[in-house]
Amino acid sequence: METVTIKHIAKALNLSTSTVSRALRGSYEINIETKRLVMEYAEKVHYSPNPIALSLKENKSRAIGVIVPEIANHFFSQAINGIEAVAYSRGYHVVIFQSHESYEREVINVQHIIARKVDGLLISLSGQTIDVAHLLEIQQKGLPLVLFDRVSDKIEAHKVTADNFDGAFKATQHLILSGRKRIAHITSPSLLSITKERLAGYQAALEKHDINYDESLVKYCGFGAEEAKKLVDNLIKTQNPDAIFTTSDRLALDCFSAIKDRNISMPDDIAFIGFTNLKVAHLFDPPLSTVVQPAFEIGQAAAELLLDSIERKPQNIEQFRTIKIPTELVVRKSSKYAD
Amino acid sequence: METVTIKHIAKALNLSTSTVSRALRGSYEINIETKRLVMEYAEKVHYSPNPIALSLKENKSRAIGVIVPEIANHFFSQAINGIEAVAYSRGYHVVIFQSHESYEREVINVQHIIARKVDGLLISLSGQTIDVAHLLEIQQKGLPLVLFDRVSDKIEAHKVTADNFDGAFKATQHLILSGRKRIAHITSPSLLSITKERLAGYQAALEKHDINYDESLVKYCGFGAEEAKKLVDNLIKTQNPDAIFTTSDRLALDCFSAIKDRNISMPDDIAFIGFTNLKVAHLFDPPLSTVVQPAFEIGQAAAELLLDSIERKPQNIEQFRTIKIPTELVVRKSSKYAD
DNA sequence: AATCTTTATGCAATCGTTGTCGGGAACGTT
DNA sequence: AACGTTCCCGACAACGATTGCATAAAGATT
Repeated sequence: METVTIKHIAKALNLSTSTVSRALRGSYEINIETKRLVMEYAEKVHYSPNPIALSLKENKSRAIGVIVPEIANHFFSQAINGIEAVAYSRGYHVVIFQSHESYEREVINVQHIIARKVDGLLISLSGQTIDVAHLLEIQQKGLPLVLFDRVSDKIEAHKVTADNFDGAFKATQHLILSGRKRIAHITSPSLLSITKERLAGYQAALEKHDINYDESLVKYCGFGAEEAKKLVDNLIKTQNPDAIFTTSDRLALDCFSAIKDRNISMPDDIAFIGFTNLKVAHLFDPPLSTVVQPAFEIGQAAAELLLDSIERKPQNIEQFRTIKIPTELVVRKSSKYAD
Repeated sequence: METVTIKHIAKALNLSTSTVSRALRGSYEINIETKRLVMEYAEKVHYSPNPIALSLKENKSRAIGVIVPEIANHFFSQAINGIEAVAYSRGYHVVIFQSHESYEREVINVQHIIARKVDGLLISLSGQTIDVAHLLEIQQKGLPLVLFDRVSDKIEAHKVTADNFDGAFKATQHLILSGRKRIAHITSPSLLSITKERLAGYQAALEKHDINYDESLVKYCGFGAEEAKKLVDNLIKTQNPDAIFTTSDRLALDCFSAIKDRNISMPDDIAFIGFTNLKVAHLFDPPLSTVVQPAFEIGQAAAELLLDSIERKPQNIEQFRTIKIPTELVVRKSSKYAD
């Protein structure tokens, strides 16, 4: 029922709270015998310091905040696992928030995070986020900030992403080398950093192989449930693509689903490849080719960067770093050469 | 840079902190003009109360803790979404912890949660948890507790689960009615509540249809990566099953995978059905039959129960409730009748 | 005019912990 | 004997906000 505080120990041992406090932290100015006494008693009554009181006093919390669009997304839940692994090993807690792809929720989350006195923030932007004033505010408060996966050009900070350009390049080139000519690209909202980088990779591959870039083969898709389906329908009807390269788990699934619903054969009629982190892609019909992003590693790298930044001596000026983690192309049947 | 406190406002307006505090909460004993002044100024400088200071004073936090085995599991991430929806609408925060199926981690998480002064705890037990002393401790501290999905008989508390018995019954009966005779059941560690309930449903369906219960068709599987594969191999070699009913996303995937690797045809040679929450089951080859658990609803119900319990007047004695949420059988090709 | 009420505000304690300061005791040094 | 050191330890303030109690000023009542 009762939580033990330093005060209880002090009273029980007939000492002052200061002495108890110092004894517990092993301060040199406390008699070794007294220390032993205090430590033993503390152990006995299961004393554990109150982190809230410490936060109030120190104005920090040994906790870092993480904001992701959606934890029900393998990429993000794995990234969080990477973050946790690093954070716990370095004695920090992780507090998770979801923006649910809403700019408003993201801003609210940031406010809460500031109020909660976390020591730093890791964020992957919502699909709606254009303005980054809330992130600038974080920085103005002196809070270390690391963006990962979905980053923004509008802010200078540490950034960790998959090598989206290279991933898209490899995927597109693979489709080209398999003999595809009209390669459609269905991608996330155009303002996201990942969208731009992947589009650039896609274009670079086309260019390298002397295929003209056709804007009508590139479609941007929001987060609505039916949006992807309609878009695929329309694309197939009007553009006659022989391959589709999608980004994100969600788009890959929705588009893959839409193609199957239309009874179009993959890979014969259309080769398909997604930029996804699904663990089950090999169980699909047909098995789904993907560009795999190392989510766990991205989380790890981002957390390392953040904690280094938190623990950095204030006098050292900080250089913002941008880390790119390599992606891996996994070719399965959905994009195999159509004989 | 600077965070605004009530003190800054007091100094700026030449008032005492008490007056500012009361003005902000709209106390009747403050002059209406003073209130206006304070409120306006607070607004102007973006004052927001320090939740840490409040927690320290009130010994509560308007936050609830959630411990799940793994967020990288659709069932749990969706359940968390249900929890969040309810919590936020009632003004509470959600702090998420993962046990990673480790009893030790679970206990540590519980300690942290107590230290962090959350107002209540939602937990789904790790696969290793037998002893529930850590949960009893929570209750002894007067903290409301709700178990969901993976519950325990060893503790009296609110509990929310899917109707595991009925789900297993429906799945098994469906297999029987499709003409299957030797129905294997691959399930989670035997000490989990879900394991027992599902096994009971499986047995009840067999009994109803006059099929003898054969213990050698039931296999318990831990969380090791290769374990499921070996188990399936062995099962097929020695027991000659014509159907397999698995529990949990993880087991379903591992077993499904193992069967495909052996080039056994589903559903012709073996009918397959899983107890899963995969959103992509319909994209599999063959499309995977499942018993779907309403994860979001389970999360919602559990959170409602917890918050009611938190906000309950202490004088009212509390009745522990157990809520069962219905499951849904979704039949797809993997378990269709073999002609 | 003396007393009582009402209104509006400030003071101080509190939550748990730590850092600053200071001081008493015991000892050594001149 | 007077002073300086060293060793241990306690009192107090502070972090931000709330709250019971005190109180000053003004008005109301006798």
